[in-house]
Amino acid sequence: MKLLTKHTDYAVRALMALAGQKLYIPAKEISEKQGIPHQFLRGLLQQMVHHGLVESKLGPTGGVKMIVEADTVKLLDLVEIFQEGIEFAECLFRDKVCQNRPTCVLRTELLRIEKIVNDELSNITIQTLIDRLDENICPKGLI
Amino acid sequence: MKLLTKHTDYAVRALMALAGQKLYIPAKEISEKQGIPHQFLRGLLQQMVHHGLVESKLGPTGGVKMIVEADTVKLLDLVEIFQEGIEFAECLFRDKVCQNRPTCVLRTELLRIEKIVNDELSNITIQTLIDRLDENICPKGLI
DNA sequence: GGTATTTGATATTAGTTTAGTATCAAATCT
DNA sequence: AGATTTGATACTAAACTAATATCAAATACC
Repeated sequence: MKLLTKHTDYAVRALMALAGQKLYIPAKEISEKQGIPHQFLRGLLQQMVHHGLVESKLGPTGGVKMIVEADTVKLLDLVEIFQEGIEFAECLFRDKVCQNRPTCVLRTELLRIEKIVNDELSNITIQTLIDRLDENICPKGLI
Repeated sequence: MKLLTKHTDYAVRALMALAGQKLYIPAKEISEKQGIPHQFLRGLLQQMVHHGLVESKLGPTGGVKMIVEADTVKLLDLVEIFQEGIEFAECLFRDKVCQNRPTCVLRTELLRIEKIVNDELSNITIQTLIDRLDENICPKGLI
């Protein structure tokens, strides 16, 4: 189980590439540099246009440009756009009298964890990640 | 995205039903009481037998019996059995020189969150959940 | 011994989600 | 005019999750 889908993962990387750029950058350039499938990335960028994170321009010299500040884009925002948020637990008995106590007890715990994760995802922004880039390339033990 | 699959969810509920019982209990009885598909539950119970959480006995008067203490079975144990653990992030560049810094930075954050979740799942045992049953039936606002 | 009950073991199917691909039209720069 | 880029949409493939179906072997009980 992955916390982030490829959608979110790629979107994060695309925004990191776009942050601070003043010119429009073609999707193709990003997809090549970051190793993201081109058409797949285009779909993601379009969604970000719809959500007001990014602006696009057609034709040559066209491409996409970030129109929000990197420190205002939370990881949670992207998770909500591309994964419809995090939902660790679902109530199996909505609209019914709750007759399943074990499930509900478990659900309470899962909701608690879900909140922790959501808080963490709120505290990470695109800018946070960019700042980390300067600190180290690849953390020890990961490769 | 759910943190627990049905496998884990059902397994938890089955263990809660088995905890403290001295006699063998047929899978069918549990599946009916807890509303878990019979054959599906049988598969889960068999896995728990293989992992030494549960003991089985054939024939009439047979069934399954828990052979570990409820306070020693962590939610994380079940997640590891039925979901092969939690893995929020995967390195896309194993065995290669790490050329993808944004992904690695993101991965570091995800690993940190993953650890938090694993710790939380370690702190919840079957006994924890059973204890909660006595406190309240269904938390306010959930239904 | 015969029958009902229960688990062991395994194979198969169906549904959902995730990931990726393909096309064609419209705009725009040179 | 022609190359480039996004807009919009439809489609395919792979992986994962959930569930179902069988048949054999062991056991209790009459």
